[in-house]
Amino acid sequence: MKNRLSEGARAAPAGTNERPTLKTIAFMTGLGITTVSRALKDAPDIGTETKERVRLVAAQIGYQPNRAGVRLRTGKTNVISLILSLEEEIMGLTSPMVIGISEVLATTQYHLVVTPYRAQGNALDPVRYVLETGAADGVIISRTEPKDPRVALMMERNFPFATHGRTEMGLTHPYHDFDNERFAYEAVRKLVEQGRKRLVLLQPPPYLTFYLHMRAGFERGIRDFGATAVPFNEVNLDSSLVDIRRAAENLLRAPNAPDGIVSGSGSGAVALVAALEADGLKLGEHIDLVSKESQMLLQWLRPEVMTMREDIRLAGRELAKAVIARIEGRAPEELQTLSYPIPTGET
Amino acid sequence: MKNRLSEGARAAPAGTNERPTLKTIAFMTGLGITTVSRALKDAPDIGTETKERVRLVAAQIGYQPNRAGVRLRTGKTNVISLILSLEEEIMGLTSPMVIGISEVLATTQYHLVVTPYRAQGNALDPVRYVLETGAADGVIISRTEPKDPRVALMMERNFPFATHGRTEMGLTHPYHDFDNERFAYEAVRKLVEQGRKRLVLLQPPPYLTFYLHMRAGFERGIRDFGATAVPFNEVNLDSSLVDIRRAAENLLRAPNAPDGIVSGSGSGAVALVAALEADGLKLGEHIDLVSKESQMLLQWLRPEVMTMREDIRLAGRELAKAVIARIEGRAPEELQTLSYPIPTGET
DNA sequence: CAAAATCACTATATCGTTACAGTTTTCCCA
DNA sequence: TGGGAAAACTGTAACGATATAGTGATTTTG
Repeated sequence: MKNRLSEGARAAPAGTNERPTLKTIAFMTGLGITTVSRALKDAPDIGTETKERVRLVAAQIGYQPNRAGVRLRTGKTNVISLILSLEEEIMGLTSPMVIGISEVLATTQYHLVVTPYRAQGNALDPVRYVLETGAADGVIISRTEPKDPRVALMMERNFPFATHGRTEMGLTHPYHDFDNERFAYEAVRKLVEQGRKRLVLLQPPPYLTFYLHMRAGFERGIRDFGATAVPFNEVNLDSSLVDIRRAAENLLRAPNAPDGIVSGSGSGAVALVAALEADGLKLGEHIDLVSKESQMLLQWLRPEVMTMREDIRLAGRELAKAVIARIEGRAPEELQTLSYPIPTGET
Repeated sequence: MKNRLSEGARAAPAGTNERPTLKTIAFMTGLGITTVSRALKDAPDIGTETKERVRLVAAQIGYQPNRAGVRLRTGKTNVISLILSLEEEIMGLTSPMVIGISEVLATTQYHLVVTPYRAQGNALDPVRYVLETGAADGVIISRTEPKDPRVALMMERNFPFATHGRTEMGLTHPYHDFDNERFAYEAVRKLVEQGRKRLVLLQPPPYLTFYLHMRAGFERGIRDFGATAVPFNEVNLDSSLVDIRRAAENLLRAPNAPDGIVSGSGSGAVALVAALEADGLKLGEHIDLVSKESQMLLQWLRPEVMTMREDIRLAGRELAKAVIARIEGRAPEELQTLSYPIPTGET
């Protein structure tokens, strides 16, 4: 009944196997473009039967909305921007993070755009870029600082984002974080259980939030389990492995050298092992080491190193879910998650 | 002189600190939108002085073309799509690859979109997606097969792309590859120099092109240096480290066990080391191992392992340059590069 | 039974950009 | 001096989608 091809025949779309648009569907169903658009959006003012018909045809010809069209008209980009620091590459965190995010985005319309920045000082640039050009609907950042200007900026603009790592600005925003406090605390416990007393921490660079957490867990462990903290500030997790090794060799040769080490990363631990063995020390005998570990490397090549795992891929998944939820308007306080050290051996 | 604000005053753009568009510049200069557009494109029919003026204003207000507008009108997305397999994450190749690509794209207008696919069988899906939706101007793929359907498809459609790894289809396309033939050949040389005679290769999965190269180099080395190849087909570089270790333990306990191993990846080598030590063998004494190595892990924890480096970040840079050149119309035969094993110790 | 409300659908304008087809103005040359 | 061409600029339409403001039937309601 309703299928009158009424006033002024609609133009047939040009090429036969061009990419279908709303116009194509409109032509095929005899409806107006607007109707098709609204039908696909399940708008309340379109008849049930019509919606059915439109959906059928759309599925049949494999219609997919033109992203540029939508973006131009509505401003919605369907893009999540992952902003990363080149330092992360050194730690090898990028791969599993990207994979984790992708796993979640694959079930949505979102694409993942990766934007790295060079030096520490430029961390704000990519965020500004996204804000100014509207390049994405949401942003994921990592390596947060206690007072993070990127977080301040995006909060001020009310722009959806999620952070890998927490902040300390009294602002409530979505985050996912690994419990580095717990990690360091448990690490100290293990060392003391081995009879170690003079402990050092190979820690994050001091301007990052998780420095505070890891440091706090370490200090708390020192107090609770009755050990002594030996300072080790010449290098940190961002230093090159060569520098870490050199600094550790010096430390271990100094008077009052430590007999237990906590390493905040697996690759850092490798440098530490190289250093202590160069100094003729034996793991498990003269000294003990607890480390984060991502693969099975340490576990197999130096089983004496005690390890705990941090699941970065999970972090990627959580962060992706959080930004999307934020874009959809969920409250930030519901989008904060923590993950915990995984005892080596478990999945 | 030319600055007449002539017939029918042009509408002033709305909000004061909205994002500037061509319209904004047109209003500020008193020119038409078309003129501004063409001026910024350095078109020949615009006066030199006018171009200057437009460029100045554009720079002043920080004009950046709206990507959605350009994309809708011209079809140019200014996007490069990196398509990766989840297997790559296991090898940890993603990070440096992404960084390398980004380094190059940062100097251009291109954005990097990362699209992973799940299982081996779905490798074509993301390529089809890009082709069908026009989601990118160019594509980078890796893990090529000798007859690679993705390459065939993109060649047929004349779509710009570059591959990490070569193919063997008689089609000329841009690629970057590591010389795995040379790597394996040199590895065999080193082992024979240590007096090793019965050699195995921990090789790539057989359906990938670089299996052929690595295998060929290995066999050639065996012939040239007079050694024997011991088969080892139960596992390959895509196998889990646990499986590799188990298979290697069995191999080493069998009669006629090898006394030299070539490993196509650093993490594979870790599993091999774990296996041979579990069997009570000593590196450099009962057996020798040559491996690719990306970090300093093996070098420091098992200096007895001989290593060569593959620069994945460089690969990323080369691939990015190649796709872009291809998009700009350069001939594919000019866009094929190889990189060579880097002796450990050099940068 | 006329006025109001509801239902199902549609035309138009617009987002920012560029291809194309003009329009003026100036200048040159026969 | 007039015709033609070159130089410099501009209006319109279109890319594909959607927000807004309709239109014309049909149904409800007082």
